[in-house]
Amino acid sequence: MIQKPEYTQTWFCISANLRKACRAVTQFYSEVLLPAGVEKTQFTLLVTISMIGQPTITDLTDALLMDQTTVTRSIHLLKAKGWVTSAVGTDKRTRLVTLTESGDQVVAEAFGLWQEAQGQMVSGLGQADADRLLELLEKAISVTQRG
Amino acid sequence: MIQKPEYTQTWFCISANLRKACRAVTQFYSEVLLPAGVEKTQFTLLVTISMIGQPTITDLTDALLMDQTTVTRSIHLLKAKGWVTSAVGTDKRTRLVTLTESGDQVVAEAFGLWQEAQGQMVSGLGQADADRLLELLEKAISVTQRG
DNA sequence: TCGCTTTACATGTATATACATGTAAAAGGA
DNA sequence: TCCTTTTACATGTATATACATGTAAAGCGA
Repeated sequence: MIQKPEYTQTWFCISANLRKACRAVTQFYSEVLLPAGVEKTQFTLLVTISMIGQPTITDLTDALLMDQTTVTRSIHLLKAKGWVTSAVGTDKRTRLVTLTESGDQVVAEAFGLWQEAQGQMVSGLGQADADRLLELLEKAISVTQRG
Repeated sequence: MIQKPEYTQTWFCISANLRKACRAVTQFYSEVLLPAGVEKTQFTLLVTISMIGQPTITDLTDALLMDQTTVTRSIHLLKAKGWVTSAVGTDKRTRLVTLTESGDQVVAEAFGLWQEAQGQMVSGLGQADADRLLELLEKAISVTQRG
């Protein structure tokens, strides 16, 4: 029962389809990561922290294109779980975030599981399409950034 | 300062990149939809309701690949805003969701704005890449569904 | 028809996310 | 140095999202 035929255009909404895929794919990865006791988004944060070494909140905001308040709150969670600590930097406005030993272990364990999920996803898509998808996501982001 | 070189693999995480793009693109559309006073995700729901006509919660769950509880809560919000009503169906377990007149108007108004956002996005990507992106998102979803 | 199973929602709880705004520290100019 | 502006975070509030679980109605077999 289509009431307004032109509304069918919205089936091709880039945003809605991205969100839909996001929900499905996030759950897929989350299930695989479950045994490590870490959420998908938390894992991304932890790995990013591990790679940067001692990022500030702003560093993470830039790396993940997340709102600063979102990063702050996520870090609080990670602190509550004992996976990271934060200290005031030389610039006393900043907070330097560091993985704890426990956080290090969680990342190491989750990394193996992540590789599984990623492997399944990439082989399901095919390497070429996986690459192409990442490219297009990047391109979509750049469209939003240049206003 | 890379601590564990193998962790750089996670830069290619399909899930993380999807989420990142999702955040950026959702904000892009949301800004355009702002004048209509409707959130991006709410717009998607409203349009879907408009097109199906009188969906149940389950119909919406299937159409949007959302968790049932997420749909239930979103519908509550739409009801609070006076954009939809729900009634018990013939099968008394179901709830039939219908747009109110006010909801109809909001959709109509937001649809125009959505077309703008979508137009900018598609022209930014190029029609071919936009199509390809939707295809790949669909493919990614299908990979998650066949477990 | 009775009782068990399944289905369709609703609720409690927790994380993810962002906007508006507040606070403190750094930066810069007079 | 003092004052204004900018920067880096934190907090209040609201929506988005899902898992575990609860409840009521429908389906179904004996």
